[in-house]
Amino acid sequence: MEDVAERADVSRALVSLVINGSPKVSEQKRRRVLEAARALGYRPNLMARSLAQQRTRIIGVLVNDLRNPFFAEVVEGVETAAESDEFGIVVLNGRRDRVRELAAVETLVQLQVEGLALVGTQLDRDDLAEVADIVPAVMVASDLVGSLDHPGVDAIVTDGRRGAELVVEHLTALGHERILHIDGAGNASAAERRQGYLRGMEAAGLGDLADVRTGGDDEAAAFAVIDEILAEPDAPTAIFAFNDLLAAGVLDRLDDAGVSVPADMSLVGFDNTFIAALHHLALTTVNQPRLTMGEMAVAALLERLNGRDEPVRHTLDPELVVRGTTGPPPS
Amino acid sequence: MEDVAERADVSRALVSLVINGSPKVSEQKRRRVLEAARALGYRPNLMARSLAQQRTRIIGVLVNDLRNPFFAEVVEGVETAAESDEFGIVVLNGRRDRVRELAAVETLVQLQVEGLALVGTQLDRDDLAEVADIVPAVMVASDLVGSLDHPGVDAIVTDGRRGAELVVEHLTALGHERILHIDGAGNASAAERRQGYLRGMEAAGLGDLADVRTGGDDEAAAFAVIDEILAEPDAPTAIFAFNDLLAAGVLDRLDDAGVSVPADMSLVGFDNTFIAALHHLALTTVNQPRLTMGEMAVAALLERLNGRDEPVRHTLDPELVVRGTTGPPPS
DNA sequence: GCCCTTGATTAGAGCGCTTCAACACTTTAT
DNA sequence: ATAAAGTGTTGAAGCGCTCTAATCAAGGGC
Repeated sequence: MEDVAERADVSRALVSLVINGSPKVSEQKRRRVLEAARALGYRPNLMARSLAQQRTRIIGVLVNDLRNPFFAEVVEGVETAAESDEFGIVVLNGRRDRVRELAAVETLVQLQVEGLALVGTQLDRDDLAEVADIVPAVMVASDLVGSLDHPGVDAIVTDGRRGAELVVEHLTALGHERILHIDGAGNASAAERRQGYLRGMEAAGLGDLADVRTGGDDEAAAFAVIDEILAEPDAPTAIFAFNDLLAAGVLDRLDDAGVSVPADMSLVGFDNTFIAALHHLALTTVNQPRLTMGEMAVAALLERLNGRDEPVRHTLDPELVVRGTTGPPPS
Repeated sequence: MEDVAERADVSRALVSLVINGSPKVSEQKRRRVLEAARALGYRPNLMARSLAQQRTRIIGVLVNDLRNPFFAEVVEGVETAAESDEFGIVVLNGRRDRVRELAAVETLVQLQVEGLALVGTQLDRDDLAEVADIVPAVMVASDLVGSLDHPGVDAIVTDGRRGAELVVEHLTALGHERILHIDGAGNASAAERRQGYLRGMEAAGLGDLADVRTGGDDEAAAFAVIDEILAEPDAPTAIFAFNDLLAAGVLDRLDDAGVSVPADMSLVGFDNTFIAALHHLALTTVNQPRLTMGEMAVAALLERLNGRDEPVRHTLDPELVVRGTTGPPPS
């Protein structure tokens, strides 16, 4: 910067003003500075700038699992919104490991991010409380019931309970009664969907038949469960899987076992990721407005930065997407 | 930091030493400092540290498209390797837009990243030359023939030519002759795979039947092409798609048209992403060692930082993964 | 001709950290 | 005893930038 100033024969301060597009610089000098900068290949040092400015204009994004297309799309939403507000984002991948998530948060905090978007986080209440004391945070797409105990945490979620209810309603309308739920194990959204499932079953007068098995959030998690189920008498006629990935695993295993979908067994996922839309899966599932969620997360963060200090929770509406994996139960 | 120093009754310099784990600090003071730091909730400011140290220990990662699981896994490889070398990574998403990629590179450079991993980049030769003048860069999973014109760019690629040849060999061995290739349009790996396909066809004495159509790198890109093909006389008996995503689109469209795979038409993808492995697709494809590629990228970057200055190119071996979408041609 | 305003420019302090040279104090060798 | 060699600690400069307050030049109004 010094060099640029010298070459343009102005002060360092003026260079700074030009770089930052200040209106109070004469056209003449602006040109001179710009030219000198180009000639010298000058690039401002973001670190130094942030230090001096005492702000980074960076939003930290912690993602549960980048390989899950659902999260990847939420991140795109975050990115889009951040971009239009002139914020940058730094994405860190928790890879489904709470400890790694904790480390990532620490990194982001040290990076002085101005806000933290926790996408599908596995952090528990205490972790969150600690985080929220340091920097405004918003949980996206994961629901820790009572997360709002802490006034520093916002939440953007799709109503998983309602989503699960929609699924049960759809299946019962088709005539299913033995509907089984393979849940998301420790995943942060699991509890809610499980709850919705149970409520839906109750509402349909099927409370006795409710059956929840522990699953997970990827394909592999499905295998053992399916083997188990198929070996039992009174196998279900429909399965509601925690998410699309898990559902894909279920589908694979059913296939292996010669169970045809939906003739012998109906199957529903959750998230409406692109794999659900592949015709060959044609998975009935529940849509979450991913991009919107990402965008709302940024909006919530920015409101925080502008002074709001009561926590906020936005609950978006899920939407049932009926495709080819659901049909009437076998007679 | 000042506060910590005061509370521990030492100098700021000593606090710095403790934080950085210097061995030349007495156990007693170390303890005092650590305690004071904890009590005050002190967290070092990464920006300030980087500024002072004149290095960031950050590797910038620019990804062509985060939604493509293939790239996401390469990024995981990068992350793993970076982590074990005590580097952090910052991931930016190009979203398949060259201009956005350029902007992202600029951001990363200003962030003072010490190296740049360009995963599936769309940047052209000139762009790369410019980038490489500023910071060591390595291209991963995209192949700009002649990228090594510039001594600042390394490359980690899977041999796409060979991969494509493997595909053709597999298909001809099954008895196919009219094998069509839907390419990756402007995608950086497209040219190589196309070339391999053509060579494979030649080698099989099928040069005359070679037929390349312009596709793209996602599902949607396949639709128009398939419609076109099916309307023609002498439709091919096998299709080799640029990548798995595209192949999934092909599969969808063939399905719509009532063409059964592999009975009426064989189909091969590329990348071996997890969607290819889904039993319901069971896509025959070509594996690329994604994690390894990511790791090698970091290794290449670190070598640069340690002084190597001739460019390096690592070409990994592709591997044909035969699943259920290929079989003998209809008789 | 003087004072005031307005607009453009700059000097310099400061952001939070690292690091080098210097310093005090021990310990060991002579 | 004295010099030499370590240990542990600190003061202060400096990293590349921003930003406030001060300075300077040029009109405008009276």
